Amino acid sequence: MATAKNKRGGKSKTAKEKLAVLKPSGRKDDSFFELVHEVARQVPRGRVTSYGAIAACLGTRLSARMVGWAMNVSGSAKKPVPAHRVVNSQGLLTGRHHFNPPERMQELLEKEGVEVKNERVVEFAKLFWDPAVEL
DNA sequence: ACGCTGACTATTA
DNA sequence: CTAATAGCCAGCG
Repeated sequence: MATAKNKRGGKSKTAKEKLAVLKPSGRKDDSFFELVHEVARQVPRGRVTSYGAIAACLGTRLSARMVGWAMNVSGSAKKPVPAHRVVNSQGLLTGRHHFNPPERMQELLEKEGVEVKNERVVEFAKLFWDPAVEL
């Protein structure tokens, strides 16, 4: 089958199950946000991912909004979350408006080797890191 | 408990 | 390219 769309592998079911895979410790804070934060932290330096990719990894592709919402509370998270590595499916730094200052996001990306032009990640397709594949 | 909001995505015009 | 629409779901007043 040329259409290699079935990348689920079978283990992807619900966000909670994914959490168990990422955090076998089995903590009680199995919130949707914790899960998103974890995946975001798995993004290697110099790479970027999209909200939809994380959402899809969790099994909720249509709830990409929640991923962004989780990033918003990343500031309240116990551990730091590289939210600057998370952009939208177009490679646009849509979340930069929530940074302080907003330019910080692009600075961080360029510092890691990610070229950003006009609020958009250059070669986004190459730097794209898919949690559903890498994990 | 109800309704609005939102760092998204894909489709249509 | 822009604009509008629909779907998704957790937090907050």
